[in-house]
Amino acid sequence: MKRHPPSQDESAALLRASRLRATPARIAILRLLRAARRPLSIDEIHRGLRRAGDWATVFRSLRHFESARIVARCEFGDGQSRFELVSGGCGAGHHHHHLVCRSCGKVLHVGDCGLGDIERDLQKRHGFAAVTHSLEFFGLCPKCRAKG
Amino acid sequence: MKRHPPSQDESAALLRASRLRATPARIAILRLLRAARRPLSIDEIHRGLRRAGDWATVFRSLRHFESARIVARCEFGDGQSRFELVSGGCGAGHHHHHLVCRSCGKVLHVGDCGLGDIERDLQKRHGFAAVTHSLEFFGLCPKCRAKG
DNA sequence: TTATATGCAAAGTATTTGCATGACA
DNA sequence: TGTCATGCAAATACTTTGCATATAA
Repeated sequence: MKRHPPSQDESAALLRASRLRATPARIAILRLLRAARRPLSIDEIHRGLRRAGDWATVFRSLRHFESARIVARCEFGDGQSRFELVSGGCGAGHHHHHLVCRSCGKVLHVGDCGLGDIERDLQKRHGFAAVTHSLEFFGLCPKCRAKG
Repeated sequence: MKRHPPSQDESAALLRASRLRATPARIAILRLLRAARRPLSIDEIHRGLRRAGDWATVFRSLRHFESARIVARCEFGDGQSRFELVSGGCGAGHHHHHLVCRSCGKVLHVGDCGLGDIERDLQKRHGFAAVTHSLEFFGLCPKCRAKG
């Protein structure tokens, strides 16, 4: 069996492209995020690591990834931050948001939010710079609705 | 000086209208929220109470208020929940969001987000019920921008 | 070889819970 | 007077930090 040389590993390549050191822990975290169909909580990521690196490493890695803009953080209102790959992951690669079931946590991707106009308006009218937004939708999915 | 009888206190009245007990701690919390020009963090609310009730009371009260839909929770991305009156407070009484300065925390109110159409579309297309959203804008205010 | 990441432990902050007492309705 | 809120303390999450060691570049 051929062992993937570092240069062929997408996660490692992503790290190098962002001038971040490609360590086993970081590569493992990015692989988890790449395989996930939805944003993962720190807890899910930590459990997903084989030789579970410690919590501090997970937190620190994610903070770095966030600064480097290779992962994005989102809040589903349950007090935990969740993270997803900015590009390369499922549903990623373009600006999007999520529709989260309040009961079972099922996550759907939501495309164009059309808030760019509002952002530009806010910059113009109030002089704010670098305006961004965080947006999530919540609701009851069909299954949970049926269950009552 | 006439002492406001309970029935004339807006905060107490609001509690009674929601079938919640009108206790001094709760009334004090609602008064703080009513006087605030922006969502308050738990810490700010706790500090604002004269005979500072304890943290648990503040948390529990706010949780009840949230369930009763008389206050709304929002997240400014700093790991703390903030709360504002749903109606009666400044900028409240109508659906709105916030533009928060990433540097100094200054908060501006943002009106119509136009997301109602998307919500209806999500309900129709994916069968979700009771769809709502959480939305906040972030940026650098003019002053902070000037400071570098 | 040198800067930087990791692991561990400990500290910090945010939030919840149990229980006895006290207060609203 | 019965139900429910409060205060206190302790417990539970979640997240950060310090430091010695290990490792990527």
